[in-house]
Amino acid sequence: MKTCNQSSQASLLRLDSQLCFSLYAASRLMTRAYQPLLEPLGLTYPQYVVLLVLWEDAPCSVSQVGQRVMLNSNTLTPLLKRLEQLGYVTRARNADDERVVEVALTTAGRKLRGKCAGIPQKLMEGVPADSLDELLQLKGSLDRLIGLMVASEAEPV
Amino acid sequence: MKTCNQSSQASLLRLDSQLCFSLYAASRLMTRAYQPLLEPLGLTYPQYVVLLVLWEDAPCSVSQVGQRVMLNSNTLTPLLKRLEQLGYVTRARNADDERVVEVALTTAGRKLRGKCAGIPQKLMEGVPADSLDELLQLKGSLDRLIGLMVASEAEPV
DNA sequence: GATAATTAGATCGCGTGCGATTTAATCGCG
DNA sequence: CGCGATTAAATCGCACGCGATCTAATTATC
Repeated sequence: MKTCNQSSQASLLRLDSQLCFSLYAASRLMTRAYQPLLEPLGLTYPQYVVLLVLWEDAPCSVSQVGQRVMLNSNTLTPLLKRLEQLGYVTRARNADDERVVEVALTTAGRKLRGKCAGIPQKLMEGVPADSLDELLQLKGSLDRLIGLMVASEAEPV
Repeated sequence: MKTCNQSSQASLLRLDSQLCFSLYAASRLMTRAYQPLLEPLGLTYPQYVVLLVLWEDAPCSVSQVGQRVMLNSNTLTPLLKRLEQLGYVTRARNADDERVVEVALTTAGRKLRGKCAGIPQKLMEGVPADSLDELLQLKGSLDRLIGLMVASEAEPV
């Protein structure tokens, strides 16, 4: 029988060899990078992501937001309540189907979009010009990986 | 009523155009993918990452672990206490410098390494063979991006 | 050797993520 | 029409992340 020898298994357990750790670390560093830009607006990164969705398409049910950002109501309900408290969104039951909560933007919420317009560029300021191509390719690879993971979640192992 | 201004169509604020969201989503999906493999061992992904470090190099101070996984004591102290409660590690003040807490593996903690040896391969089971190259390249790009972000954190903007 | 500055962890508070369960509204089927 | 199944959010509990602060130990300076 073919057995993986211990050293090859061991090497795969090295932190530095793990794609997953790179993903985990990069995601946290990214959130930190957003912070100085979002803090003046009173926003966290997940809140900002939800607003990105709403700026594209509001009003919008909680589950529609959830599909877009891949979060469930157990995360979204408190997050949306905070956005409501901040005065950026409203939450109201749909009259036709009382199970559904429609999330809409307030005037302040729509105005916020303008204040955020410069954020993507500001984040890219520190990136050398010759890295931009690589970042685009990186996003492509990430999206394909996301596709794989979403698919394997849907199917039972 | 569509009220799209001229810039909104191609805006960098579109969710689908954002590398950062891909990063955020991929990281969460990855954590979920680990779950069925780690849950039987009573571990979360961050705990597993800390163990990866300790399997390479233990005993080890809290701050050494922190440097490796890029986490501070406010996250690590409770996490390590949970690993201690699970019986996988011990925590003890260093006799030479009482400020330092040395984290060491227990016998159970060392044994756990064997049980985790197959995890990297199992995660890759769902990945088509022709995607493996891309994933390696993805890790390279992520690590370069991490390098950029760590550097821009160190320096003032 | 006393004391100020530094350092390592611990603690606190808040906002996610998410598995699990609950509640309420709607749907489906006889 | 009635009633069980389904669905949408909300709620609960726990484990991160992390900014901010605190405590205790060590080092540096005089």
